[in-house]
Amino acid sequence: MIDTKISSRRGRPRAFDRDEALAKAQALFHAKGYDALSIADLTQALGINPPSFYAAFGSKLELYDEVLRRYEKIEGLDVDTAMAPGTPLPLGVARLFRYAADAYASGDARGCMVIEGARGTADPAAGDTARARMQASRDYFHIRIAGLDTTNADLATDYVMMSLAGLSASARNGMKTERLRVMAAIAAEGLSGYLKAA
Amino acid sequence: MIDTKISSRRGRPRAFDRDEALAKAQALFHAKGYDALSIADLTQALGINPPSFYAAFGSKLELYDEVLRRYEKIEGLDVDTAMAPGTPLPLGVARLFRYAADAYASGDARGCMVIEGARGTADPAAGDTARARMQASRDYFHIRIAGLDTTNADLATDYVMMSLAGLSASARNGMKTERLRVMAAIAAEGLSGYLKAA
DNA sequence: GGTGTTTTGTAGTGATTGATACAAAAATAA
DNA sequence: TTATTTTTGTATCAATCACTACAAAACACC
Repeated sequence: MIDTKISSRRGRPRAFDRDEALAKAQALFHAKGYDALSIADLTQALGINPPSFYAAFGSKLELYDEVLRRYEKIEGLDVDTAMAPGTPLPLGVARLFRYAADAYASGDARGCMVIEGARGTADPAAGDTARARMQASRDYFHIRIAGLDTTNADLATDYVMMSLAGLSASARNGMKTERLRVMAAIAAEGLSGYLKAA
Repeated sequence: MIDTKISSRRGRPRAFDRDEALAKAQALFHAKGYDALSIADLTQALGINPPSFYAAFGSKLELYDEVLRRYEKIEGLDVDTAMAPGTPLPLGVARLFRYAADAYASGDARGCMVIEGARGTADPAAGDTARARMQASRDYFHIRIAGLDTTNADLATDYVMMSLAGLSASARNGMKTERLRVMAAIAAEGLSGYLKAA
């Protein structure tokens, strides 16, 4: 019948670990961005030749999409915890911003890979891919936010997306973790105060 | 003596208007970004050939720097008005964010050209140029902010830069003007509430 | 008119981009 | 062994990038 084995049995075996390569590619895309990372850079970093690269990943754009999804899964913000059922919306937002501050300021590649990738790129298709992932994240945020406060969900989601973009930009510009946490707290205070006043 | 006439008299006259070309280039760089805008795009849009382009502007990077400075001068936020002496800092910040919301959501090219250009580019030199302009803007913001509240100037400047990046990103993602104004108000409320609590 | 200066259009530079043609190599299956 | 399948390395491909060599053209000055 249909054989959907993940690793093909016949033929010459792959000389490198695909998951390892994916992890390395993720780090490189995050650090340098889609345009600034060439296939030559990638193949050299992975220690493979172009034909092996294309056989394993299809194209630069396909690899980018796969890497973005991997990033979401591994490094995505824990919205479920931040906005667990019963949490007041301002607290949930404050928690999420705090998570973002810590995540965006950590590691070698700073900022959010999806948000930064969704901005103007030389290759329009790459920007479209990143924006699609960002929209998917936004949709999930909206669901969780609506679970805490239905009436203000649209507004709060817009504000969350904007604030995460700001936090990501500041992180990328080298802001230290402690300071970024303060920024997160101030931004969260904004929505809290605004909703109280309304 | 030394002749520093702006327009050279001798020789074949330039067949195009340099200032007009500069304005067109600014619009194009703002809309497409440094990497996505090729010399071929530029020369075609300006109706000139590459030698005329390089004779007039030196290089793509020099034109970019000139365009960024022109953008600052023409479309820069009016910090002097927003933060006129005697203005309470929260009000000054609220005014500035309101200006930013209106400016970033207007015209064909949305968002702040300097902030968007300061992010990862394929050509590192272009990013450096934009970041230098952003730092210059930041320095000026800091002076004006310190004129209103010395003790909180550093913190407020960091928050202003982060919020402007967020507003720019949301504008670029298509947020409508009215909604962006609300975002600006919420972000300003954050700093106001934070400073009151301290 | 003649000379000097600058811009013009034509055509093309070398470098880099993402992506491949091809055949040898290395595995399984019969 | 022999056949089949897949990956490998070598050596490119055409397209695009920012940029320029060169000579004719178009001006000011004498």
